[in-house]
Amino acid sequence: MSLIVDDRAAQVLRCIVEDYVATAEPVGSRTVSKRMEQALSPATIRNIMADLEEVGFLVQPHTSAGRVPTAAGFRFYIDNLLLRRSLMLGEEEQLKLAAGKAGAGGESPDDLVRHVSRLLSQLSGQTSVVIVSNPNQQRLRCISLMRASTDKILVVAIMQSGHVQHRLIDGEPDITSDDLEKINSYLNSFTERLTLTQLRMKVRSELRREKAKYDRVMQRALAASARVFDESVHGEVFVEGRANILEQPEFVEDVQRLKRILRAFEEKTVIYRLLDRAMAGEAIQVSIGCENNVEELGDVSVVASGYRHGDSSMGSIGLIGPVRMDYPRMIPLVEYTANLLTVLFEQR
Amino acid sequence: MSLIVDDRAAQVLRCIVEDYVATAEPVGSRTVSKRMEQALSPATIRNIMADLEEVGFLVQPHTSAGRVPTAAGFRFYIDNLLLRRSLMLGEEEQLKLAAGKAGAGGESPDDLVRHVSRLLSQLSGQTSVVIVSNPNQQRLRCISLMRASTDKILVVAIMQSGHVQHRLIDGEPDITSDDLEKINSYLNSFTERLTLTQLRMKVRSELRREKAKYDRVMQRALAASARVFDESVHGEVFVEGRANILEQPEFVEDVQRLKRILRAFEEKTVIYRLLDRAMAGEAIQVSIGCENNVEELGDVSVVASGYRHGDSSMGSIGLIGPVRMDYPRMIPLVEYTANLLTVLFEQR
DNA sequence: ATTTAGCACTCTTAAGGCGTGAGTGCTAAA
DNA sequence: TTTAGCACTCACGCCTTAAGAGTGCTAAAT
Repeated sequence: MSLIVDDRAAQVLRCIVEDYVATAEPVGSRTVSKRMEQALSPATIRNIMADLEEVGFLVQPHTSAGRVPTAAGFRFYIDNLLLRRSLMLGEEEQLKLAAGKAGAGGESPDDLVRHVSRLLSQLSGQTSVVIVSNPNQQRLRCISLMRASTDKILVVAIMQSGHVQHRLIDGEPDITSDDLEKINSYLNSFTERLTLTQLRMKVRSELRREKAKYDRVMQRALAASARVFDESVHGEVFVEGRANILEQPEFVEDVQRLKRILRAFEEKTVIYRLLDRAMAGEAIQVSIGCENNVEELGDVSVVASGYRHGDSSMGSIGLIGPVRMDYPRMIPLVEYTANLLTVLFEQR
Repeated sequence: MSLIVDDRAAQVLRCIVEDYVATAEPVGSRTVSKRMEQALSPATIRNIMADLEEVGFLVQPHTSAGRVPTAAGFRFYIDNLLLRRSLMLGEEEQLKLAAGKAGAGGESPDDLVRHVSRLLSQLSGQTSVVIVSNPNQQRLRCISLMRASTDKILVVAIMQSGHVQHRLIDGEPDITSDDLEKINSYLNSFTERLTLTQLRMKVRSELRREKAKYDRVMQRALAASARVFDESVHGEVFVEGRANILEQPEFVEDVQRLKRILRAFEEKTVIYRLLDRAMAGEAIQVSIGCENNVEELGDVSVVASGYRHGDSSMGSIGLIGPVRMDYPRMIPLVEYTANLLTVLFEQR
């Protein structure tokens, strides 16, 4: 009765996990025996199951029910037993096709991401979620101030990734178009490849250091541009395929849980916390149940992966579903999709 | 047994509607009699109820259950019996406060709308929905082309309402900044107060009429700018407070219906169809059940009202909820909110 | 020492039967 | 015209029962 699970027990666990994923019902010894082609009798399976229960990989909802894998059981399955299934015939094509359509047109990056995300939710049958990293941390391509009306200036920042960020600022009616022109060329002389945050700091320090160098109007304009993209800007969050959670019996049965999840979907910060771990890392992230450390979503699993533009990470895309998820299918799907996004941004 | 409902019957109907709205349960004659302070005995009420059933304002789910108002019953109630309840203490303040916070900052119009919509969903306990009219139909303030990178041009259009619309277009690497400058001042010489659609047509006809007048580069640039804001641009749709539909017992009980509604929320075109009628008209629109002519949402009610910027309509905001909705509260709430949006846009 | 057949036992689930109560419609009296 | 009275209907909750799935344990088989 060692804590290390031997190979035979592992096969039984796999079998239980896979059956449970397919049926959402507790799995009995008889079923496992059949699925293993009668290599072992139900009685033997029962012994092994008892062992697996002892190490915490299985539980019984009640006496005389079959077993259900625990979060720990799923974790072991994913880490040690999972055989990846490659993408289904057509899935890859569908994604590529949609990508082609999206990548070609003048679609904005956000629309592109939403598009791909929706497709992912359709292919997976789960809810798809994307976060786009805070634009303040993306690298700039160029920046420009322009007159919007007599008392308003529009600041436009174009990122390396093709994202366009803009903001209308009030006042400053006495700054002329010529001033703006000057400011533009001044800003762009050192803007390239900085992040917005860096740019803001840079402008601030320039202003402080060489006060004399700039006339008053120019100073005010620069100061205004510096506070334009402040902390109030957040990365975008997209959720697609919410209705899919109603396909999962475990969610439908428990309205309270359903409410909690739907509410979580509406809180951008929650989704952001859920996915930003995946944004940093290279590999795909799988978190089972409360592993994600987000109380509101303690009973869902998340499969997510970051996507990049060049060397800087742009965001992450993933799936939210029940713990009982078809990981062998979902993991490659998310992986492929995140990769696709990276490739698509490469082309921009 | 006339088809015209006399005053007493109307009072009974009101009573039934209001009780049903509060409890979501069929209402019996005994209850109505009590609520009317025993003015009439249950037996009399039963007779009246039978009449109301005959004209189609009530139904019985089964013999020996109380009565439930039909869509027609609700319609009659709204058209003839509804006493508006004014906003609750604090609701108005909350909305104004949030509005002040939102209106002041450099928040984008879309964020403002989303903000107000979310608040509406919280105050109403229903799902709130907003559509923003297609920007192509909004009037321009000014337009500007700028170099984004060696092979990309950014076109930015600022609308009278403060909406900023932008698009990155490919190619045209040999158009210089000077060319762009020229194009900008040319475009802006007649841009003001045109819609994007009108501008596009104008540019096209100019190009055709006076070919000689423009050099080749300029022509190409103008042609590019003309196809920038094409038909692919759609108005935005925001849905807030989806989780609120789970507060309604009638939706929780029927998962199929729930799925249908949730799916509908994800289809922008569906929401658009649902609300665009309200966008045109002046008054608030109430559509009960299938009155909205959107199959996917045949069993919900919608209370919606347009909001404007100056004389042109900008979109509409509303609530989606069960037919059994608290109209006397929801109608003023939506009305006030739509008005608030109009006022906020006025200030921009 | 492991595996397995057999068996008693547990517990869920579905089905049937029954009483209760809410609510009705009808009739006859006020 | 209204209302009291009454018989009737039907959903709902509760109980009992039977079936079935699945277990754990023991003893025999390998």
